[in-house]
Amino acid sequence: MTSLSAELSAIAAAAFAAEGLPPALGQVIASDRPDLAQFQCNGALAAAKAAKQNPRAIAEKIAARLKAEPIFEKVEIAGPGFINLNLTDAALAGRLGTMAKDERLGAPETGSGKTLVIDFGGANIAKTMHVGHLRSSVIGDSLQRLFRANDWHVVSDVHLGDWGLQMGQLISEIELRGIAPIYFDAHYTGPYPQESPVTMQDLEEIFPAASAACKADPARLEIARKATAELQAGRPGYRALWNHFFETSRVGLEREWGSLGVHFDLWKGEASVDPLMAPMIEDLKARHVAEESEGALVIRVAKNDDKKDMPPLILVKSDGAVLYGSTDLATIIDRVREQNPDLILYVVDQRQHQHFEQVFRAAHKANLNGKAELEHAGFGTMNGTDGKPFKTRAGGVMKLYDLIAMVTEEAEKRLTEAGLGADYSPEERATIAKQVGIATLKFADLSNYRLTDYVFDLARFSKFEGKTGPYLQYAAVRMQSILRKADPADFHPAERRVLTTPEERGLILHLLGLHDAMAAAEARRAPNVLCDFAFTLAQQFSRFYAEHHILSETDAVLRATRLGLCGLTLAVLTKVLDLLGIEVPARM
RNA sequence: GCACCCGUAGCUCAGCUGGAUAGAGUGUCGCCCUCCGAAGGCGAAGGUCACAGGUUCGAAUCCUGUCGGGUGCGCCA
Repeated sequence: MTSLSAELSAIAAAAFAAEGLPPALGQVIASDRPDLAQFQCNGALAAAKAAKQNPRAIAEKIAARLKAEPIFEKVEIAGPGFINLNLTDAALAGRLGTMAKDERLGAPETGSGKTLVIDFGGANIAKTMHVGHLRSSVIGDSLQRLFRANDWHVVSDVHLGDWGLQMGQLISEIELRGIAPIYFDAHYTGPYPQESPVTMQDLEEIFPAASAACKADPARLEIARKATAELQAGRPGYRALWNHFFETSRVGLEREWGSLGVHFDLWKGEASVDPLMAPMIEDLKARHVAEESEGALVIRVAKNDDKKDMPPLILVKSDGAVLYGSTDLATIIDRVREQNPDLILYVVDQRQHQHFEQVFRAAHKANLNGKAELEHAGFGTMNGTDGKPFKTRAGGVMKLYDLIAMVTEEAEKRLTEAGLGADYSPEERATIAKQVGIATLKFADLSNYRLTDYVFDLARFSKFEGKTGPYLQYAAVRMQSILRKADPADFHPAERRVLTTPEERGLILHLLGLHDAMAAAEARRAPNVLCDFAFTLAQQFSRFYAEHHILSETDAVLRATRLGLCGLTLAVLTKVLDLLGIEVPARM
């Protein structure tokens, strides 16, 4: 199914071609001035520039051809040479009917036959998820939903941080505290206990302590480094301990992401490519891609035309341990082997941009990436109201769990204030509060452009009015309510009327833009495009809703047609909210 | 020091492959519930798009410089 803008562009392209001009100039877009027109084509201006002619003269010729097309109700030239276009209401109704019949609602098929591996989540073993993990989780999840909707075959991977120095810090701390001596007895050969010697609560306390100790004391750091190298070299007791860390953490992480409605296809991590590491290093050495430098094994990735310093990727440290650049590289091999993707997308903090630049260059140099394009879709930092990375009043980082609890509580409070939900069961109230709270959180995050830093403001997450997640849910809930109350006979009318009021037209035009919004969001890897689309859609609907009473309309054909519009709007809004990871409650 | 990102309404943010009168939410001030859910709708006020040059018929958008903020720069992730 082609989108409306594509259909109009094709018509305009033919007109340009007929005048001997490049068809690409015929691009038609939604108008910047909705008060003047529905669509516009700026091609005459560009053509005039190239041909050094008067833009209005070219526009006149194009407009004359477009006027012959029955789809247009109005073709006008304005300003220096804009071609303004309006469609007939009947044409709009026809396109809307086609869209309503399409199961995919006219969504793009940009990914047909293509595979995407998307890497997001950003969590580490043994650490609690805090507000800093919100962005990667929420943006990454939205992108995986969007690409899937656009017909990509998508494989998401949480890619846990589970193989670096932090593991050595943890292991050595446990040894120093004497918590589970059996894992450190070099003479013991196993088997090791099934039960983990530490709980998630233990890990949450032990890791920060170990990390701080290493920061303060170089000797302590050395012990952690040694433990890391030994773990990677395969010391059985350390591996056994590592397994406990992994399993213990995984339970907590799954619960946390589960409450956000975020799911991963793969729960791999840095450690999972350990078996690939030695062969990869041998291969890179043999092919002279990697070389010795200052006691380490590195891949040089600097190019002559680099404006900035591009340090080499360190594959193996002088102490024998590998770094996350090495595991990232091995992970590319694993993904190419397992999925053979067309694109690997890394949704990771923008501050790691240079790291990915190094990894990508190394992968290309070593020819490890198959047919896959490698792309870092970075995101900005979440700052506190003081402009610095967010901290709680106590100075710590707010846990994700606490944030979710807070917004849920706010939503529950709102439910009571509004005098709604008094007759709802406690279970339903809890479900609604959770859905509304999560919607607030996700929408507030996703509506900012991915790359810009933004201020984490608790007050903002307690707002349920204006451009927020709950506003969108509320609009959907009202649509559901109307559809529930409607006469079943109205769902299958014998005929439909062409809708002609400004509110109806505005809503219809916006609905027909779904395809373009999804395509643009994919192209820019930017969920905020979907947020804008959903918000404007809800606004258009609310205007329509305030102006036209649907159920009390006495003209049966008009009533049924409007009901159909309401139903399609609900379908589109629900779909876009789903792409954002936001659920619509039955009532709220 | 070098490199990258950013400076848009009181506040929080969109818009950035150049295009007509720079948008939204919030806050402030009005109006609208005998009718489908007011977590709503309508309206008003509010901007030298950091600053200075340049390219162009046309610049918030592209280029250069200045100022201000953030980030990154071989053995952490």
